[in-house]
Amino acid sequence: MKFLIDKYCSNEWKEFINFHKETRQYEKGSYVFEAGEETQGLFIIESGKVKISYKQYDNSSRLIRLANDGDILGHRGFGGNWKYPISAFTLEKTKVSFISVEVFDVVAKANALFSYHLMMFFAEELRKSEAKIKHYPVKNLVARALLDNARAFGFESDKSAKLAHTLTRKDLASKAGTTYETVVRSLAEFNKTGVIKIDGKEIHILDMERLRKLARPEESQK
Amino acid sequence: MKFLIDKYCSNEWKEFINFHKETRQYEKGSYVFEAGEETQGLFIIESGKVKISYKQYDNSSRLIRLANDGDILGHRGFGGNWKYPISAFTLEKTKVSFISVEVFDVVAKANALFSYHLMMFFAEELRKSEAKIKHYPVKNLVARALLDNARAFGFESDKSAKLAHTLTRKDLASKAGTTYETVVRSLAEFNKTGVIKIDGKEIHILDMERLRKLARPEESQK
DNA sequence: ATCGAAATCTGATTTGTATCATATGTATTG
DNA sequence: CAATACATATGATACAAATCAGATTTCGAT
Repeated sequence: MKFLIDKYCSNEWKEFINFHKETRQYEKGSYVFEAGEETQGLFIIESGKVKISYKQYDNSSRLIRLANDGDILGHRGFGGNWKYPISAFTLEKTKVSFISVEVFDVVAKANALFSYHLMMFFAEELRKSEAKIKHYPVKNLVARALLDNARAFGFESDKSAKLAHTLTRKDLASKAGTTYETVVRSLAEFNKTGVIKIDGKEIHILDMERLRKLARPEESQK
Repeated sequence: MKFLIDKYCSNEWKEFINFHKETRQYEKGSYVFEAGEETQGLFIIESGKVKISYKQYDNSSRLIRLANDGDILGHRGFGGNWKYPISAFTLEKTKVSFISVEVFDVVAKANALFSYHLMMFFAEELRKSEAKIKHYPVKNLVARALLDNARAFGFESDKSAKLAHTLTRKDLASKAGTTYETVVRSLAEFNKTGVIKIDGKEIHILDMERLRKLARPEESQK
């Protein structure tokens, strides 16, 4: 989403944004914002790792997204009653640029092309979100959670198969919408079949191809 | 979404839209568009009833929305690869106004405020969509499907408790994300407890209050 | 009216996953 | 470096819902 500003706003407006944005720091394990809070604005991650989760009716929480450098937080608080529907929680020390709703509003209303592409961005997010409705077998969902973990945070080094930041089993469960026991069992199986290697709490992804297949049940039809 | 055009486009642009829109008719039981087709544009329902469903990996389909007079179809095809991710199928003879992507595009890019509010509209849809992630007990989901049925299509008359158009058990199942056997069983229970009355294939909603409670598990916590 | 197909209903069985129980390993803190 | 809190692991059990199987009703077509 940041690229939309770069691409579709004039230089004057970019300066306007730069002038009004402010930098904030968060320690590991703190909230950037919490579900229910009034929407203050957008956060662009300069550096760090954040998990975004949804508080459910029974107070359990569901992890819906992982974000790191360059990603945007808070846009889901736009519209409606202008409250964040989700919480953003830092997994590491994190630095963000903050753009207030007011600033954003002025920019969006003044830049038709920007608004237009922003609209397309949300339309696309909506499509993606809708694609998640189906209840897949949990094993597939766990595989997908692992993949998302890898995609969002990458590996320790280019050559390494070890995740740069391994989510806890609990977080993986929250992402997959299941219990941590089930995650542990699924991981144990992936481990046994050589798809991953469990190394204490850390996880190495040995066979990305097979993991991808596990995450896409269309292809794993018997 | 139609109201956004009315509200945020100038009169000249409204005329532009009216000039370029075209009217189409569909018989009961036909597709307005099918998942995978290239996005042609938007459809505004003038009269009729439509179900919108998502084709799943296993070729089963999941009903995500019901639409009738005044509702908009096809906006989910915007962005990304410009294909409709979903299918729209008429439950009755239906008349629509069609606005092509090209026309829409010109209008959106020329009307900053329109784009802006459209963006907000999508942002809101995204929020709503995300709220659906949780796996509720199916009985709750069936109740919700019934409610949606009532909300979308209303009752036969103001005084009547009989739904103007009762979805088939299969469609209710598709909406609730379960099997039709389970829907039948849930309905049988609602029938026995006096929440609804089953009248052949038709359904009467006798106790709206209790049905609402059944649909909101937050409140039915034991 | 009669036929046949499709939709609805009900019961029996299976299955995947949550839940419960408990153990081991691994960080954190005084 | 204990002490203890927390994450991970694994087995046993319970349960909700899918699947399978078959009966009955509804409704359009002839």
